[in-house]
Amino acid sequence: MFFGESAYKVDDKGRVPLPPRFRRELKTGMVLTKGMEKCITVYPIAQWERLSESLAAKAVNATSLRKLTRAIFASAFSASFDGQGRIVLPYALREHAGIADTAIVIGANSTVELWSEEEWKAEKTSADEQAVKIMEDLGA
Amino acid sequence: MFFGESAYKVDDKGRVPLPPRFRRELKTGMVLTKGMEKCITVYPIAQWERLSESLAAKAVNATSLRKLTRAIFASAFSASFDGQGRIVLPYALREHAGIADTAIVIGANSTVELWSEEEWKAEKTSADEQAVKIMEDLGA
DNA sequence: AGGATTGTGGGGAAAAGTGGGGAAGAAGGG
DNA sequence: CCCTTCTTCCCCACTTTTCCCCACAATCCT
Repeated sequence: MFFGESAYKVDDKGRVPLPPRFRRELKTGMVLTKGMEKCITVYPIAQWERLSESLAAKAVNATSLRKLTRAIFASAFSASFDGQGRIVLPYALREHAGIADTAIVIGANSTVELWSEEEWKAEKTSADEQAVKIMEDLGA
Repeated sequence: MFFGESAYKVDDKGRVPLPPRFRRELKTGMVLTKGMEKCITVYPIAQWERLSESLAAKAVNATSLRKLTRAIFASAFSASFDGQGRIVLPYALREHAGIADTAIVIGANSTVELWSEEEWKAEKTSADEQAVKIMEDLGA
């Protein structure tokens, strides 16, 4: 389970450290994809396999299966840690997330997400608002 | 069950003691999150798991689930005691609660909350005023 | 009064964040 | 086909932060 938020520098080579508490769960391998929102989503390898299987099972016919496969898998990159606990962000993904020299790394339960500072600030405030609303519903 | 109110110093390293009577219940682990108001909420680990599950169940669709998951998990930090019964407050949370060099620790039934002196003073007076009214509403 | 517990502070070892060099390999042009 | 160039990957080095331990004064309990 991933949680917490931390900021890291992206160096000239496109390398970013992930928080040490995330590393054990990702040590066996991870997959980077374009996130649904303007971010990079990191799946632990096991999680990724489960996701791709469930997607394949859902596809109703060969055409949609291929389309889905392209959309999801074409933008997927596998990554692993260097000796310092960093991974390299492929350029295509960095561009999608708008990440320049600083990346916000957040834990989102079963996945990890990487955001640019600006995008994350915006997403956070809107997410917080929604959370408060739902919390109040729970009380009612 | 937590109750009572006490003030502690936050030292240069961001460490705060929790009242000894709270420690047994939190020894197995705790999670710190941004509180609904301007405070830090401390959940015993079991409590937090239950909360995060029930929140996730409230999501109406995949997009809102992701957003909600972010709000909940990104602002959560696990904490544990050092040898002196202190925990470290992550910078992001201290800032949210406006806690500088003094923290008010209060027991709030199933959770513990950390407040800055100013915010707590304001919250307390407004809580006191409303408590009578809320109690009466409950009775009716 | 005395011992144990608690609040507060700090030092030092270990880990983590950051940056860079150089070898190995891929791509591309002569 | 070979040489050059660029990229990728692995290793090394430095600085900062974190974590764990120790210390001391004040308080509480017996």
